[in-house]
Amino acid sequence: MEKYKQYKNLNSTDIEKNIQDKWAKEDTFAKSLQIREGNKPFIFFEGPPSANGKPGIHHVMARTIKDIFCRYKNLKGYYVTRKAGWDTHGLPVELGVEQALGITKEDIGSKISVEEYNKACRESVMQFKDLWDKLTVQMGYWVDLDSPYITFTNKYIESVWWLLGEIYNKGLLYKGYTIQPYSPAAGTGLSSHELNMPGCYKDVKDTTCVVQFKIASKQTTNNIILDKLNDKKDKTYFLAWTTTPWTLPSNTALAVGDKIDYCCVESFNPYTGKEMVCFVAKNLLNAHFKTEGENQDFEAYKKGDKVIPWRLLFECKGKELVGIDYEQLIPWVKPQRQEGDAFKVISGDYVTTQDGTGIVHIAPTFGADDARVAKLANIAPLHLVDKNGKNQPMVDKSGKFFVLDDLDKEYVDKHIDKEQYERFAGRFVKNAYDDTLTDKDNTLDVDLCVELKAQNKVFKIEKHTHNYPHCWRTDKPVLYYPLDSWFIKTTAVKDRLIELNKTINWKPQATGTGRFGNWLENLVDWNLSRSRYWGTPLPIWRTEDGKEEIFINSVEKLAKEIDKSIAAGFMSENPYKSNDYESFDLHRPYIDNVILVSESGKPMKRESDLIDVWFDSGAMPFAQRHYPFECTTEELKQKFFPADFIAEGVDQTRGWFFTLHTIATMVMDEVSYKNVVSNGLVLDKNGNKMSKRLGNAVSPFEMMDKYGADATRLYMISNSQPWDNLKFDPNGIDEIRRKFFGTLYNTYSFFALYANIDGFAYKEKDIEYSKRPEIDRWILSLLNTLIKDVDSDLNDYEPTRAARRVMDFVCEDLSNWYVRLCRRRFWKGEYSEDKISAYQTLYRCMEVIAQLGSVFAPFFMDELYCNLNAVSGRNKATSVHLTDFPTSNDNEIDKDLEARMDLAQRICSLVLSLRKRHNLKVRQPLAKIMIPCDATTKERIEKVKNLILSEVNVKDIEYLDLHNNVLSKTIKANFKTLGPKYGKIMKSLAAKIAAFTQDDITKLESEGKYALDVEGQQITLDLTDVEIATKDIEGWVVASEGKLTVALDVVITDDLKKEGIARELVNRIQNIRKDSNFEVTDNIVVKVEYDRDLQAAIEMYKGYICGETLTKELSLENNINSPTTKIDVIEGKELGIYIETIK
RNA sequence: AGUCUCGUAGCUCAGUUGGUUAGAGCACUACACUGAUAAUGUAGGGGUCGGCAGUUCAAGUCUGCCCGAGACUACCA
Repeated sequence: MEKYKQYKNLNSTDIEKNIQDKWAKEDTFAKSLQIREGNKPFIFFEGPPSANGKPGIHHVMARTIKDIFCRYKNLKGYYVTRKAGWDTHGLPVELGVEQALGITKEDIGSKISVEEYNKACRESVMQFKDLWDKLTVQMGYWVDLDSPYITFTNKYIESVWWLLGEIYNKGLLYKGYTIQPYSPAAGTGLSSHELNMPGCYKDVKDTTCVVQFKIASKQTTNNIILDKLNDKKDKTYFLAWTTTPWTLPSNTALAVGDKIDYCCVESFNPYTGKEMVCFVAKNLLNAHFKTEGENQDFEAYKKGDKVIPWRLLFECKGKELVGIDYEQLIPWVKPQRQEGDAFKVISGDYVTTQDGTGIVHIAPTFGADDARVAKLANIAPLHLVDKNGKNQPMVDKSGKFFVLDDLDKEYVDKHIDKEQYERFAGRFVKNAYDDTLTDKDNTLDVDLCVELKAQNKVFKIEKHTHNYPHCWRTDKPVLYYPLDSWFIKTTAVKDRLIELNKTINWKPQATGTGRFGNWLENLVDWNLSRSRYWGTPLPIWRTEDGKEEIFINSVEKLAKEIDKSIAAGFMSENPYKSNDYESFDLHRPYIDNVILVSESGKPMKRESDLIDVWFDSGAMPFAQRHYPFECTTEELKQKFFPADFIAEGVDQTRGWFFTLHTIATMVMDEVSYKNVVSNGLVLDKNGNKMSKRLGNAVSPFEMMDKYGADATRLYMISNSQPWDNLKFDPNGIDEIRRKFFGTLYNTYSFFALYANIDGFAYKEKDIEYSKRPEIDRWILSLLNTLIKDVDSDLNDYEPTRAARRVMDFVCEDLSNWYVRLCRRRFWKGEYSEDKISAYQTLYRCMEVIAQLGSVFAPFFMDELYCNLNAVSGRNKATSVHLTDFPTSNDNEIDKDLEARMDLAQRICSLVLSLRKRHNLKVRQPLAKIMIPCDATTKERIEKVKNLILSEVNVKDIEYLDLHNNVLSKTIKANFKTLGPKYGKIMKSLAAKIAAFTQDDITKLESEGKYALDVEGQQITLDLTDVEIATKDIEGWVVASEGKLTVALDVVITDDLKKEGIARELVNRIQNIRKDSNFEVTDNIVVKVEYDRDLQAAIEMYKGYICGETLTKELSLENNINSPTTKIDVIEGKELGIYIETIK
């Protein structure tokens, strides 16, 4: 017979290496797919990592989650394809290359050609692919690495173009002018990613001011508020606060909150002392007007007085102020009326009264929110017209007010007050942009404020510290600046996005409704444009005047259009005509060489933008199959879309999760994924973010080399819910290794040792369930419950709960109770039915554990399974990963049995604590224990009596009737039943019950009810209203827990003492056998130094002693010549002993 | 700054519809046990359940505010 594999010690990394080799040799992953081919697919999308960064420990986390559910569904019979993918475009790649080559973006096109630059990017994207592959193999992540999708391939790009084309065709792609972060010092726009680089947001101290916007004498609409002001109208102002006074010349509106309360206050300007009336939010009134000035004497006020008198004229809602016209604050430039109205109060949904005045100055050219609310209210931005006839904000791209020479002459004459404007033209809006200026020089902000002060237009000037973003490259402040960009009109499908999101099962739910849901509620259009080089080019060609354009959604169409262009004489050759996708390149600069011809025969050039890399990754459900070019819609929907399951870090909520959802909604009107698990971050053990800079980043390879992949995986899953942040502590992995894998390994080793001796190979028919002993049926009952629970947890995407269940079962139930209590059954006696039952039961438990655990710890569990199966040959599958998920057998679940065993465990625990307290070794047998209980409990205990007796080494159990008068009892109110009935008097009622005498308790018990009076209320208690427990038995040593009480007979009779000595002797002989490295089956001869007590014990228990220790000859001698060692079986005596094996 | 998540023993985490001694593991201390031994058992110390209010007969659990950590989103003037 083949033997169960036995180990010298547990070496996880060796086991894992062997299993890796086995999987590679037998192609187990592919096989696991083959056996499910044709079955219902379980569709999974792999979020593509960038291979130009090294994998970190958090990738092990995310991939473990993915692996668990894919393996689970595979075991459940689904066909689970898992195509790997690589994200290869975008900023991280470009930045990496720039760093490696020592260049900046400005050098592209001069120091290095776009062609060379992109070549360098292409080469660098797979820089760490080997490391990623190594991680994948070592951690046991099953994903198809042989045919991954790669975002830079022409086929992938073609699919992306096609998808974008669908959006374009629906009219949801447009070119717009929006406010974006822009670094004048670097001359480039910045992505949100760049803005979020560490250290970009810095506290800066800026000059801020509260400005007075005067109500216009001529109003375009009627307004009740104006009537209320009547003769004070010409000295009434709106107060608005700004941290960027340089944007004030570009002001074209003021925003108020509709529902915010505003005050109209009469007072004086603190600088000029002139009388004024102004509007300010009620909440902020006292920030601007001191309480002690309220209703002070106006006549007595002199300019410069510390306390400025003021009085409240009336209050109103923001909504009532909307529509009022005001005078332009700094009338240098007149807005172009055709772009909309200007200088009106509008409503702004984002206005708050946290600081400032509750009235917000709006400069649509320099604020994203400003631009949005202005557009909604049809308010014109303040534009200049440059020499090329293009609209420009007042600030040019180098960060200074436009100089007149750069502007259109006609426009200047018509719209600009040259005399006023010229004094400031050419001034940089931040000193940092001008190399000739320092912090000490006056800023434009300060000069503007000073001028406004002189004009009675400023109410307050102060320095204010706030958080402001800086360009990570130049370290200079960023400007929010209007730029041309292409947008996807996601706002047009907002409602549908929200609706479809409600059908997605988010784990945790809060991420879906909260973070993601809120994000959708506040959706803005998706800015697709990136002024970059390495990425998917935007496939739109336009004539110079922008009046004609074409969208290219396939290579075929591109080639056709180029042919037309050749005919028109704009191009000479067609590089995209081949069917060989390897023969051309859709990237820049090649694609930029393509000039197409418009309907009217004009040349069209490509819009120079690239598209956001997030569109690339969100397009993967389609692009990974080169849909629709190599995959039909029918095939896609049958096999590849939408995903049943995806999982990534929670940081992807607004990244990949969003782009997947949006693209699928816009193109397919369907969700992209049905279930999504978003896991939290992996922090270091102190809860700090891991970073290379701090040196606290953990290498996944180091962890797996040291502790093994299984332990690492199981640690990460079991330690905390995946969506909570994980404080990663290597000691935790070690704990899992010792506690769980060590215990399971011990259990297996124990089994293997005896099964090999007995030749158990699971060849016998299963012993009938009903014929198995109580303890076997107990562990089988738990096992079946475990299967059921783990199945339902995994089905609910609750990996942590499932993993903890498996671990608890192995450590507590299987090892610490079943095996410990059953040890004797395995090594004692003949190969009987009871023994076979024990082997079969333990075997089955381990087999099922291997299957359930295989999703978490794929290596160890496969080893375990194969070791078992190699001998039994019970299963055809050559790997646990090729088996079917176990099914639970409800007939084997016995809740009453589980309750009985629980009772047994508690009784044992109590007896052991009594032994401890009275210093009675477990090896010393005792006569009996006594348990007060009712008839049902007695019946239950009877069934597990033998287990208890042998576990605690006691001869008998006696039961004590509950009405016995040697018992003393305690009573406690049952709050759960009484609470709802007697709410208010609960406290005194509980106190009265607690004060019951033994007689009271007896009365209640015998009559079944008890009447009493609490605070004048008549109450009748019945037995369910109280909890009665036995606490003491007179004359016995007693321990109790909850309702259970156990008494122990501590009298050691002569016979018991002899037996105790016999057991001590057996124990010593066993120890010596082991220390001498005898085989378990060796027979021995034993000689012990004579002692009277020992002789008495041996006389009585010779058979027992010899039987236990395989002793063939046992003798007592006066003198042992060369004793093996000395033993102390009789207290206070050291006796020599000699043992040898019989050959 | 906003939104969301989290805060329970030295550490990592459980804690059911609110119900009365708040649990487990690790770590620590002591004592046992030892044909599973890189284990195991028993006992012990260790908690104002982040803070303050509120609802309730009853709050770790529900509500509000505050504090701390983290993520995301942000020049909210």
